[in-house]
Amino acid sequence: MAEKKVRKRVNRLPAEQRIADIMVSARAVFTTKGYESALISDIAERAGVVDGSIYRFFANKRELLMRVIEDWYEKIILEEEERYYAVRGTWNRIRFIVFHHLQAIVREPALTKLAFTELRADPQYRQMRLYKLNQTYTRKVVELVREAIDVGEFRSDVSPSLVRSMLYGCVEHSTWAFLRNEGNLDIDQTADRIAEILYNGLVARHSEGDILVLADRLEAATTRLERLSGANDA
Amino acid sequence: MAEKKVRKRVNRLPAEQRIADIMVSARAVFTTKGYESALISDIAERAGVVDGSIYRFFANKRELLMRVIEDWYEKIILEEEERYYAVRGTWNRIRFIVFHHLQAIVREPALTKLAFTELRADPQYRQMRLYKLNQTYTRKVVELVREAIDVGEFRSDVSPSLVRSMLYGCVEHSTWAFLRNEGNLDIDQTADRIAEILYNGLVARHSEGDILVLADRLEAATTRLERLSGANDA
Amino acid sequence: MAEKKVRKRVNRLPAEQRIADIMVSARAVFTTKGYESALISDIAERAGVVDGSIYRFFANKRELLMRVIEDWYEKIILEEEERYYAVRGTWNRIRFIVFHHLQAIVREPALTKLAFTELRADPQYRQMRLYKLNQTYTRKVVELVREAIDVGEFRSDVSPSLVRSMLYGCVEHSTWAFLRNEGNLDIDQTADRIAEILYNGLVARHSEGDILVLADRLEAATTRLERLSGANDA
Amino acid sequence: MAEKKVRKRVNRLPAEQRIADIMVSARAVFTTKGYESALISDIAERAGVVDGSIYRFFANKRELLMRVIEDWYEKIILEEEERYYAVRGTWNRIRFIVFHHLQAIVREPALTKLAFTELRADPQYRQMRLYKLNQTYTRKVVELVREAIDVGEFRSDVSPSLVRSMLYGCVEHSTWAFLRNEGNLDIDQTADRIAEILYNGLVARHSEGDILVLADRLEAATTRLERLSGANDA
DNA sequence: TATGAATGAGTGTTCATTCAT
DNA sequence: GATGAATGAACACTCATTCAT
Repeated sequence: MAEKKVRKRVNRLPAEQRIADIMVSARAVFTTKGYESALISDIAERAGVVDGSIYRFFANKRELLMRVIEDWYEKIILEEEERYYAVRGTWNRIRFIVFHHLQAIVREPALTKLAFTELRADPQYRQMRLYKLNQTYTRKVVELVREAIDVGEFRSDVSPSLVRSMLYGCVEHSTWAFLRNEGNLDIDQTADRIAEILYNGLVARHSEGDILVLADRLEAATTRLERLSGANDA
Repeated sequence: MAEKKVRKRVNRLPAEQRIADIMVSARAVFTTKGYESALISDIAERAGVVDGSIYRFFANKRELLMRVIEDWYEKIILEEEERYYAVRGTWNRIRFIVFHHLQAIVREPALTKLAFTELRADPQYRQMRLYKLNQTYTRKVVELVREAIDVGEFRSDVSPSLVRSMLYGCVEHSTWAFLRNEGNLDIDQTADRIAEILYNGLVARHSEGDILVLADRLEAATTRLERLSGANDA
Repeated sequence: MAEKKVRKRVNRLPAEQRIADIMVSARAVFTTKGYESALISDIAERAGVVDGSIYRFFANKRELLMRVIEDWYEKIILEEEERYYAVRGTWNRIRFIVFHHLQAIVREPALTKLAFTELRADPQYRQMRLYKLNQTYTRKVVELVREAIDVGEFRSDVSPSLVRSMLYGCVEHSTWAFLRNEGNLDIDQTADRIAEILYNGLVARHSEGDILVLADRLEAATTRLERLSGANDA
Repeated sequence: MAEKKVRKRVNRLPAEQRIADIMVSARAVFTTKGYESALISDIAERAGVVDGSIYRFFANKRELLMRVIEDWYEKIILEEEERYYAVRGTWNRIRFIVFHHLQAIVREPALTKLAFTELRADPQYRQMRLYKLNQTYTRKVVELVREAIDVGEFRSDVSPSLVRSMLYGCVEHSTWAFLRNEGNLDIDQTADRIAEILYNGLVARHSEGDILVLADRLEAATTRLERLSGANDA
């Protein structure tokens, strides 16, 4: 008679495991549905918890999104870092950074989109850990450019932070169509072309004026020498 | 007996005027509140109409946003176009485009943000008039690069569309902090630096081939001189 | 330059024609969409008038529905009437009425449904012309039963108005599945069966009274015979 | 500073109690206002819950109506069933069914009207539990007729399902005026009359021909007997 | 600590009807 | 008489978040 609904077996897991479960399922739901359409109840169900439990670990839905994206971002950074410093040569490193960024985007377009449209535009962005992570992530470019300038490989008049904007701005701009599901992206070729144009635009050479004057003078001298030597031959 | 609410005095205006009024007030509300928080009822009130009237001209809130942004974009394009073709010289034109884009963003940061986060990321973006307008808007860079390549001013190995991504990507990336209200943006200086780095990265120098020919000639001449001097020594 | 929108050619038609046009298109829209979903603007467009014009002839949407249904009903009645009185014999007439009612329903299921769900249930029904029309329409059954009683064809103890309820109630009840689009309705067979059961249920047999009289007489005669035989016995 | 509205004291009840409360108040509001005019917010308020809570248990307003009517219907059926099988005799059972149906209608005219106009006409009716309930409810008539035919009480040429349509159709048709609040309904008398006409219409009798011949022969015999006895008397 | 029932704010959209032109 | 622009009321439904148990 007293057929009480069986109380769901309470699974007491370590908090870290709970958090991990929730974040895994949140990532799945956010990437599938987008931020607005993602339901806390869906996330909870997938994670095997009830709605309310999510709020023990995350202040609200937005923080959950933030944490998911920060988590993802952090892994990307760590993964890149450990390989980046093994790469030698300025061109190679630029190419590596561009390629890696493209790859990260192509692998997780939905998360990328969320990061761009939901978080980066947020007035609170500067206070997010994501901001710090991004600084770390993009600092390599600034360092790289500084070093290349120092050793005379790059022109000394380029702004390292502008190069950073150019690199990431170009990469991101190149992926918008892909992010909207408008076809594929050949990340190898794109990385090549972006690295190429960036590197060539930054590499130091004797200034055009100098080299032309030099060439003219050399040619004139040579001609005279030739004439001289010709006269002598005659 | 029953105090009927007095029907608002009907104000009959030409459709164009109504549409213009609504768009003006929609622009104001959208830029102040953002898309989600903007209320149709606010927009209507400001425009001096009732809510329902908006739906005579706009299918829904989203279309209203689209139209507002397209309208703004179109004006920017027209305004730019008429001045752009008066500018002479590749560097100047690049600088003009960069400057104008920066200026547009700085003048309407809120609309820019809406365009970036609400429309550009929309899967329907490709079907919007905004997409067409943007193509028109950015095509100039492609043309400019092509022409500069044709006359030998730019290297022939650069991809015009990549330059376009680089220009707009760099500009937009440079403005994110500003768009989040994190300080001002010196558009003059920024435009200078972006134009500089872009131009210098693209401009042709005497090709390596030329340099090699020159080197060959110098070497030959030197040899001859050496022979001459050898003759003198003799 | 001053390209004014061409004002729609005003078609001044006699009011009757207008009303007829509107009712034709209203009937089409109501039967297609149902009452709630039918739009005045659709009706107006089909009729080649503007929304407001409808209100010159009909007080509101509901009245328009009423008029459409009344119009339809009236035609049915007239059509039936002119054929009904040519039919001879009680059974034939009952069968005719049943058949005709079924036929009317099958021909216009959507209108029937509207009449049943929108109008017949309306507290104002009694004030509608439809009510009067329905009285006229169904009166025949009452008359028919009365006459059949008078001539001794039907039992004298049946209530003509109950027979009316029985006839129409049975017909309508038999058509609900069809009205919900759940298959076809064989109106010929259905009419036969309904007429059969009704007629047989009403037709007079020697009344119980007659039988009793007869029984009395038999009993009396028997008694007398008994007496006779008793006389014989005596 | 900002005076936050105090959150309503949470009252945790078992789901069944909540559902019952909501259905009670929904029934009250639906019967008072009709379906369209009934407000979810009214129903919620009466039930002592907030609007949203209703949607924990009912998918939408329509489902709530369905459940209210089904619930009512189910009770009617159960109540009838337990008494019906105690009734003996075909005539009595018909009379009971008619009476009970009339009584149910008279007791809840508003719910009846909703069932007729909102649900029975719904294209989804066949998928509703109400449909099943109705089948159960009306099946008795079919069984009853079959049995009466089997034992020779009813004519063998009547269609049991047609009788069902006739019974319910007649009852419902007889109540329309009452359902529109046009006066009272004497359910006792009405039940008598409907049962009478139905029963008499169905009951088997010696065919007309047979009975007449029989009567003639009886009468002739009687006359002869009388003549005979009269001769004796004389 | 986990549960999950209950909260309740919040708004875009439709369309019959009106009435100035 | 016809037009059709403008009115404006009206409301079901969602779901993040809370908190009593």
